[in-house]
Amino acid sequence: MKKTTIKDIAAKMEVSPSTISRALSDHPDISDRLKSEINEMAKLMKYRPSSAALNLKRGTVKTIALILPEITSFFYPSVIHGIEQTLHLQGYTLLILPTDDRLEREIENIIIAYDHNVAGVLLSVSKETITLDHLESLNESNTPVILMDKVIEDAPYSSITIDDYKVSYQMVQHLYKSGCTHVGGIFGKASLTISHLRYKGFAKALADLGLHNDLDLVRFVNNSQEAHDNALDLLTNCRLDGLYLMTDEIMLGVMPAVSSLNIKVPEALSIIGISDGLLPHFMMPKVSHMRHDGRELGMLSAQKLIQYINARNNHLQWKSPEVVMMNTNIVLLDSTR
Amino acid sequence: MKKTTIKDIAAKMEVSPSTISRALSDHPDISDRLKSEINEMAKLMKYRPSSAALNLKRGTVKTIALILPEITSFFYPSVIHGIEQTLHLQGYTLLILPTDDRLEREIENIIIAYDHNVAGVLLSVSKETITLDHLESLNESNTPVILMDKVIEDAPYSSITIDDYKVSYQMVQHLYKSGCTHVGGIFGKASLTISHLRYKGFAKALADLGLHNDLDLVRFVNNSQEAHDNALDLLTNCRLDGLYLMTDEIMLGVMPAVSSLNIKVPEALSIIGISDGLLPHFMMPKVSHMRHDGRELGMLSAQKLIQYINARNNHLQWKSPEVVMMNTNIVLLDSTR
DNA sequence: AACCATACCGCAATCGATTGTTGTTGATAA
DNA sequence: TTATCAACAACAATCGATTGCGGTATGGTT
Repeated sequence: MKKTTIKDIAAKMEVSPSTISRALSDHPDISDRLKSEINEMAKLMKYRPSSAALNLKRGTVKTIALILPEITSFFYPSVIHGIEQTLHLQGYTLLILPTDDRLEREIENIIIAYDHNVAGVLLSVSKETITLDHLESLNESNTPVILMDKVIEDAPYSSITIDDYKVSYQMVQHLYKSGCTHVGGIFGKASLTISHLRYKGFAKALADLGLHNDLDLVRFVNNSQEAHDNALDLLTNCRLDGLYLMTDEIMLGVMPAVSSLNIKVPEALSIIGISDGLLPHFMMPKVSHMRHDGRELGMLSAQKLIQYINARNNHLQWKSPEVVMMNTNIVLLDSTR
Repeated sequence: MKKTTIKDIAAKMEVSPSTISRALSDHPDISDRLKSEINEMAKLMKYRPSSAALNLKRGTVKTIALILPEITSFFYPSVIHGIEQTLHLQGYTLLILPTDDRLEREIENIIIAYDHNVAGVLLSVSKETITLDHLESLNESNTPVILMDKVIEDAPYSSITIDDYKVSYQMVQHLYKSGCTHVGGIFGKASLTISHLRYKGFAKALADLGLHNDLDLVRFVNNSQEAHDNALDLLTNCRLDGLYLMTDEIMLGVMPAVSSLNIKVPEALSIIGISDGLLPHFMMPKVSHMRHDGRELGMLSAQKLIQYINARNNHLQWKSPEVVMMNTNIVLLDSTR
């Protein structure tokens, strides 16, 4: 059955389509009596405005695109959740475009977003992304873009992240304060800015604290399994009393390795990670961590993006990109003294 | 900067818009020379067809809606991944509409999907959903709908699930074969069809095997924490040598409980779960499970849906709903004998 | 020279809704 | 009684692309 259009209502009520349109949008030129009659008829005929027509007329779509490396991780689902909640309240809808961590697909997705005329774009870059030249088309169409979580530094876009450097620094500091002197770390893909920043904070803290930064104690891994294997190697072959874990994925692989080696935690080894908060509570032992709330990151990003969109619609100009670094709270559990 | 339209190209080349349109779509009425000139110019002017205009003309959108309870779970992210992969290959785009497990939001989302004129809908129902009457609008607009994972039985829609009943039956059988006689189970939200089905298979197996089905040994929980607490209670207060775990969330909560009680697995207790496959490998001990691949479920669902969409476009009729039950493979790890 | 294909291209309607402009009522004031 | 204004509603253009139909050359045929 075809959907009823404004014309159908107009035909049935023997007025012109424009009158229907005005009545439905409460235009003052239409009498109240007619308005209510038309509204009734619209309900009766189950009229719903065609979003396709509106999109064409409006020139933009009430959708924002989320371009991100992958949805199957511990972190992103909660980010998506936060974004979706915020957008839903504003009547926006969410288009998810995963890149599989490949630049090629990131470019494709930018094009898709451009073609769709989305109102804005949230971008978490792939591990292959070095520049943001491929965002040119979005600039030309004046589409707001916000970088989140995995960002390119010093790019002319606003960004929202945690302060990876500072957080990592603080984590090492905390290990030091609880007595660790031989601190190792397991990081994510080496190519990511986020890994790099976290490593820098980690290394700087070691240096500032006068601790030796032994490169053997630092590993860069691609998944839980590699984290597991590297942890086994690290813990059997190196002397170590403190361990830094960059993500939930890494934690998931490392903790069983620790426990299979019968290492006493936190007596012989203190462990601290960065996490969304769920996993650390169900590890044995529970893992102390810097709590980085994905949902909050998502909500903040979405809010910021909508601000930009509204500013654009009101022809306001934004002077310079904003860089937001979210706070994290330290959650102390059983894995540290 | 405004996007270039077909008219812009037409103006610059001093031919009519229709000629441009035909040339770009390789219509035989246009000479090859002109075609290539036009294509060149289109590239030069960075022409991209307006999806809004196409959507209006086409009467439908190359988007499918995924309506599901939540994205923050162990299972759904990989389902989404599978769906997205499949859709992307076909030039479709994915609209994600979470319901927070509430019927009200499910209804809202159905309306959104209807308003958007999506080509099809994948639906995993909320825990509050009993009937599918709210899909009426989609029926009227002849929009294909496929139920997946969390479904309503005997509804006039095709569905894709695992054979929850059979799988659970087999799991208990396996526990029995490895010597268990006192089998308990921890299930998800009691209101869900999926919990119900899995419990039925579980209970039927117990009955068929002549095992006692002690209601104290069966728990229905809402999250990992409740699973944890119930496992503690169960394992301290009841005699038990076999344990069934319905989901990853439950496994995440239960395993630390088991290990904190120093129960020997699998000597004193055999454990088997249903899982996507990642988590069981990083539990201590590793957990035997029926492997239920979310990605595969997603891919299958998306493929099936696209079949329906294509059939609809060719005005073919589908006789009756298909019910697909996916296979699961048993993966034997350390938690069973 | 008259005729017909064929190749090539433009006109205008269409998809559904919005909106500036114009036109028609009726009522009120001068 | 006539001018004036308000209230109301229709016409037509617009957003960007598609497509049936019709029209004009060009070439070839007899």
